[in-house]
Amino acid sequence: MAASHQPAFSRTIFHVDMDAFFVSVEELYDPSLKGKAVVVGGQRHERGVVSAASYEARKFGVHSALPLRTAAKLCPHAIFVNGHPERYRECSEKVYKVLTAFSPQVEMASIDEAYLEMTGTARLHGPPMKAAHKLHHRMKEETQLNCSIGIGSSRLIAKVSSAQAKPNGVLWIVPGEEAKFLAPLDVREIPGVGKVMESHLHALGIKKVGDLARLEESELGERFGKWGLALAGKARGEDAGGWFDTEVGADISAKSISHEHTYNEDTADANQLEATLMRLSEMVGRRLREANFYARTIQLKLRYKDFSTITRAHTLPAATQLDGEIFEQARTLFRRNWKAGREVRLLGVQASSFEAQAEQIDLLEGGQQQRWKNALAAADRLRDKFGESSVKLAGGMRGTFRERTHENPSGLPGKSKAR
DNA sequence: TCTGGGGTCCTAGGACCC
DNA sequence: TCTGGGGTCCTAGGACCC
Repeated sequence: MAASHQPAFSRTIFHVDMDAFFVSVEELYDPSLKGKAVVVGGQRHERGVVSAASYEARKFGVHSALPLRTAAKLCPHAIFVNGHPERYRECSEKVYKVLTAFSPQVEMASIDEAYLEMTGTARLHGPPMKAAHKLHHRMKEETQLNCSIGIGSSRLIAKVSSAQAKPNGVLWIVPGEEAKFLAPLDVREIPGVGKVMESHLHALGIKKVGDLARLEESELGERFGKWGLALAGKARGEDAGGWFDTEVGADISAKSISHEHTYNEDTADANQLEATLMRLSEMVGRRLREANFYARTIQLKLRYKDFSTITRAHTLPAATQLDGEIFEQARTLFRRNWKAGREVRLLGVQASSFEAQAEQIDLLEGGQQQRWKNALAAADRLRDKFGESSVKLAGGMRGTFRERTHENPSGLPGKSKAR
C-alpha cells in the first residue's frame, strides 16, 4: 500500500455546526427540558413535521422532517415544543459574533452552521486542532451552546467531518487522508446526495463512498450528467462544481423571498383562500421592503388535499415591493388555476428576480408609488408595535389611496402618532 | 408514517431573436 | 419549402438542504 502523501499546499477550512440547535436554544429558556426527550416544531397532534429532536428523543427514532404524529407514536413521553424563530435568529447572531471575532472569513451556511476560512491562521491561533478547541471553548462560554467542528482541506471534508464529530466534538482530517476518511461512509453522507440519488446508486450496487470512488468518472458523467461528474470529485473529497466551489465568505444575496401556509384542515372556501393569499402577500412585501428589494416575478404555490402541487408564475414588466401588486398577481394566478371546489392544503407566495430599484415608467406613477411606499413603511412600524394582525392596509382596498395617506398613513383610527 | 416552512440549484421545453 | 444554431428569457417541476 502506497503511503498517503501530504500535498505541498492545502487549505484549512472549519465547518462549525451547532448541536441540536433549536432544542438547545429552547433549553436555555426552559432548563427543565435538559436531558429529556424534546421535540421542537409543534404539538403532538398537529399537522407538521419535527424541526429538531433532542438526542434523548433521537434514541427512539425521532428525527427532523418526521411528521409530528409519527414522532408522538415513536416517543409518547416526549415533550413537544412550538418553534420560536426569533429566539433562533437571536442566538444565531451571537454565534456569528463569536465566529467573526475568530476569523475574518466567515460564511453562515444556514441558521446554525458556518464555514470558516482558516488557511494561514497558524500564527494567530496555532495548528488546526488547537485553534478548533479554542473556538469550541469560546463558543460554549459566550453562547452556552455546544457545537461540533470539522476541519478539512475542502468545504466538503469539513462538512462531512463535523457530522462525524457530533455531538460536541472536533475532528480533523489530515490533508492527504480525505479519500481514506470518506471511503467507509454511506453515499448519503455526501452533501447533495438525497433519497433519490441514493436509491439510483444503490441500484448500481454503490453503497459506500469507496464504491463510488472506484467507478470511472466518465461512467458517472454518462449516467447522471453534470451532477455525476461533480459526484466523482466529491468521492475524492474535492469541492467539485456548484456552490461548494466558491470562496468562503463571498457575498451571497438572497434570490427569492417566500411565505407559505398549510391549513390545519383543508379548505375550498374561496374567501378564506384569498384572505390567506392577502396575508402571505403582505408578509412577502414587508420582507422586500426591509431588504430594499424589488421583485419582477411573483409565484403562486398551490397544494391540494392529495398533496399534488403546482406552481404558477408571472413576470411583471416593472419590479415591485408593494403588497397590493403582489397580491393582485397572486390572486390572478390563483383564480386562473384553482379548480373551484377542490380542497386546498397549502398556499404559498414567492417573489424573485430581484432588482435594486423599481423602474419608474412615468413621473405620476412614480410619485404614487413613493406615497404608497411611505404608507406601507408606516404600516410596518405599526405591526412592529402592535403585532402582525393589527394592520390590514392592503386589505382595505375600499378607501382611495389618498384618503389613507393624509394624516393617517395606516388607515387605522387614532394610531397615526406611531411614527 | 401522512407528509412544515424557508431556501438553493438544476433541467428542460418553448418563445423569441439574430 | 422540409428546415440551422446559438443565446436569453420565462415557466414548471423536482431534488436537496436545514
